[in-house]
Amino acid sequence: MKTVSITNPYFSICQTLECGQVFRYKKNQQSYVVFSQDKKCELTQNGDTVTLKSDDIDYFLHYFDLDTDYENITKTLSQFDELKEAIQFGKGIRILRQNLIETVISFIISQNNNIARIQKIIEKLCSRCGRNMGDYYAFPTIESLLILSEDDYKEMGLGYRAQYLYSAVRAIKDGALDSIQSESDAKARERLLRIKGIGPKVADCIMLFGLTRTSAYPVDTWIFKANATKTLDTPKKVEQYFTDRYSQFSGYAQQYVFYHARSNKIAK
DNA sequence: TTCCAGGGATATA
DNA sequence: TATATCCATGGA
Repeated sequence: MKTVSITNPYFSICQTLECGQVFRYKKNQQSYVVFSQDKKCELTQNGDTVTLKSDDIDYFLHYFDLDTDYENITKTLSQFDELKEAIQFGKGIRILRQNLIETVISFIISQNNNIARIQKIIEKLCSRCGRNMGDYYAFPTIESLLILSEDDYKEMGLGYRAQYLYSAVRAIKDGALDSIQSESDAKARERLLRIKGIGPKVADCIMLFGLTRTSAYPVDTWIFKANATKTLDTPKKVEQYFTDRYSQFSGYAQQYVFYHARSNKIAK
């Protein structure tokens, strides 16, 4: 077990883990624990200093995107007046570099679902066929998921998403994601959309959180409500307008807006 | 009890 | 291409 401390004003554990991009973490009294694949990391925060404790520190330094300059990102995006308040509110958010398969499976489960229930379903999935790591379970591998039937997924509460996950697991086994990281943004998105159960919004979440394609601007119900106008009256129009506006910074902008919109609503 | 959730597939025109 | 409808479940 190794420990590393990072001092960075653009790193809030709470904001980064609770902004909706990741579902597998636990909040304790003084710390958070986050799980990724078969690894875990315990984090504590004191002012601008975050301390990470893990058996695989290097993995989590990459996971928390610590090589990226968020001062530059927030400065660039603050030129857009409509983002200033959201950036001020969530400037400690970092876009996690999550495992691709874990992201694909998690966001297929997320469709038309609420975050509390998504977390429970993923937890069931891990305890059902993830490797026992002692005090937690690893995220299941594709091989271990191949054992499950569509009814097994339904028993875990997936509802009508059971068939999507069942077929997606098999598509992945058959190579649906092979070498996708080497594809262009457009081509990668197109390949994701070919998988049954992945539509525009889930594809964009996978692009952003699983492939670190920051040109993606996922439009879910929260983002749509926050952005819709008389002319931007469909999710597709909202996405086109803001990806054009924010370009390679779209994904960051989207997270600030999502976290801000959702926090305000829940607090109320 | 009702509304809604980090939507997508399918049928229809 | 665009719109309408259906889909399971449980959190709030």
